[in-house]
Amino acid sequence: MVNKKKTTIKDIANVLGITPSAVSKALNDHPRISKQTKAAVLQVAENLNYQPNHIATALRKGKSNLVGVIIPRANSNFFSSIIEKIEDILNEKGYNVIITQSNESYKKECQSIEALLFTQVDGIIASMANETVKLDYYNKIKQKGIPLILFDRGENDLNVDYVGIDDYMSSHIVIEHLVEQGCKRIAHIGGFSHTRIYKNRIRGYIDALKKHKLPFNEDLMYECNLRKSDGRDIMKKLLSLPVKPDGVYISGDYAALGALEALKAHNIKVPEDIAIVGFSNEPFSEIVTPGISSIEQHSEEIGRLAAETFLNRIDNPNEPVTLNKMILEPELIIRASSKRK
Amino acid sequence: MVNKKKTTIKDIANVLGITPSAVSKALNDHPRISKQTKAAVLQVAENLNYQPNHIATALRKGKSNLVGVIIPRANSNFFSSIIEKIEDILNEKGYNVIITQSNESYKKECQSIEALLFTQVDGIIASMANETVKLDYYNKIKQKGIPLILFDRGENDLNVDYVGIDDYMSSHIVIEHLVEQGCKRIAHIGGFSHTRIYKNRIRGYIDALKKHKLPFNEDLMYECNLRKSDGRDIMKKLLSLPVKPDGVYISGDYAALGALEALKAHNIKVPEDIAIVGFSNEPFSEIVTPGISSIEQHSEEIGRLAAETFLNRIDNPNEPVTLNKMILEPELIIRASSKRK
DNA sequence: TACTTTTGTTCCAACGTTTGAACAAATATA
DNA sequence: TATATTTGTTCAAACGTTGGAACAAAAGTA
Repeated sequence: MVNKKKTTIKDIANVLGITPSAVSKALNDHPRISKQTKAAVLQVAENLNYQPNHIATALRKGKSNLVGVIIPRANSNFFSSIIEKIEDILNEKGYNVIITQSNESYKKECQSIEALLFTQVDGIIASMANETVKLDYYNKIKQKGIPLILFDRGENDLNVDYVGIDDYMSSHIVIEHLVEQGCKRIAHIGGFSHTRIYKNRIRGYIDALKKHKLPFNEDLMYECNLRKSDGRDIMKKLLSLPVKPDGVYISGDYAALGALEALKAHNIKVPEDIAIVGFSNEPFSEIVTPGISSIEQHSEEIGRLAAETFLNRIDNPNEPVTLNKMILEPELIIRASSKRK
Repeated sequence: MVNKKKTTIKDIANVLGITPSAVSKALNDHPRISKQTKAAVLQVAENLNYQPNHIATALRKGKSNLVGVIIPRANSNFFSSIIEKIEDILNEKGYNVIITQSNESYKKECQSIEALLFTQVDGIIASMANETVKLDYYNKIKQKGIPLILFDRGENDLNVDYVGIDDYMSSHIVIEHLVEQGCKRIAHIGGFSHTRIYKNRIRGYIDALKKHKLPFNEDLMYECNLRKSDGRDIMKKLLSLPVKPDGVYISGDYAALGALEALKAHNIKVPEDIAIVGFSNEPFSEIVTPGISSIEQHSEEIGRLAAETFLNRIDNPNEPVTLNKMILEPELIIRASSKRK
């Protein structure tokens, strides 16, 4: 049997011959309600299978207890484990999480923001699409006065909380490792430099080359969307150079996979001829042949920090919002794709 | 400047010297409101940067325009592309999608259901965790009278709409292919048989063996969680048998990856010594060495059907809910892991 | 002119919950 | 006993929107 009519606080009140407000207070464990009444209310609520109407509470309290999370794509271990952690922490505090994917599209991202604001979320935790350069929609969130926390892909200009890893340092770690393995001509397949994190990786790449007295060569650096196909196509271009690189640092494991595919097609030995290092430590990176060396970004930690920062903002609504960067240390996981020794 | 105080319908009414209900009707393009009033309201709404309070509408209308989606894990191409499609279709119809992950845990799944019901979603589209056997929480959804659509992982007992592929037939396609490649001793690493879809695949496996006059051997069949490590561990067991299999049909690509890892460690040639076929056609399956043959489940089509079925239920609330299975045809993508000829 | 219909608006109650103020009864204090 | 305090509850308004009923004014019809 389907029970369409929902039990309300009023039904409980009628059964007990008390008022709805007494019931509400009993359910919320108000100190001025007697123990007996509370017990009785709980009992009747149980019997009638009472389910509180969250929407009414939200309207009354001006708080939806919903938090929006925007990610470029769910199909990534990095993002999905961040979300898992965010959900864990926020659910425990009574929040529900609405996840939306931008699919790396600025347009979809704007729609997501619209939709989340429309749903009256209490805050937004987001990682920006690679495509995004205009910050108008993000500013809209700020203007609403609800907390906005960025992670991984952020922009300093927004002057909000940010959680991410030290991208500049990541590049240094990667280049240092490749140099140790004997690489002398290191290429970089990066994300677009208009995105802060990729810009930092590129800066890090260039500075690290300098540090190790290796020449920087424009032909060895590409910017792309870091999809598997991008990695494959750019690798092909690198292979057609008169002097090929002997090491490639790729800003994403999907692109690194694509690059490996191209190398396989050209019968080039990895890591002997060309060493490869990726980024993000996707689960497959461990098991492809050869395993892909990659930067682990400590996604759970990022998720935890993002969620806690949100909760902190909610608890301290009057604290002025400024640029507040929480930067974690990257870790290089070395695998066969770059281990020559 | 942060504008905390939100503009309401009342503010617009005050500016124009009309009543809030006139404003509401104007905004909703009510036929009895004059063109001039509508234009004026729209203008003032624009000026005051009016954003409708969705929660109030939800309370009044008894409809949240939120749809919950429960998936075992987002970190899977199959599920994330289903979600993408569901979002596409439902967003267009004014719905927002709340995605939650069960992480294959029954407990987490129950929590998700609780949370979604608490948020007053208008319906739930779900794929069950492997662990799940008790249907009490799903029955709770049914009792609430809101649409419940299952996809991929479902249970006939719930008697609701279901979208998925023909698992039984998938096994037949796989076995037929392996037999064609000359396999005579085909093992199966499957999901747990208490789950309908895995049970069907197992049934299909056994029946297909029979059909091709191959003996069914209990030692060659395992049930597991289909994680990478499960694939690896079970493959090791298969390799320790006195007579090894010459083909393995694995119900998930992650497990298939693990199996390949074990085979690699034992220097066994794929597909010559042992041919491998996986399931789900994950993106990495295409590029590992060797590429993994896999069953493509047409995830977008599943997402589309699930979303449309939900909309259909919403539009026809009085139509009685019964078992309504929409079954799609599977497609085998043949790659190096099983292509001997 | 008298009556009906149409048009454009206001009125009011409702959705389910919360919360401060008010109030009566019970208990404590002098 | 009179007064102050505490306890347990009710009252009433509010959150922002919606939509049917009511109603006056304008327009149409006989």
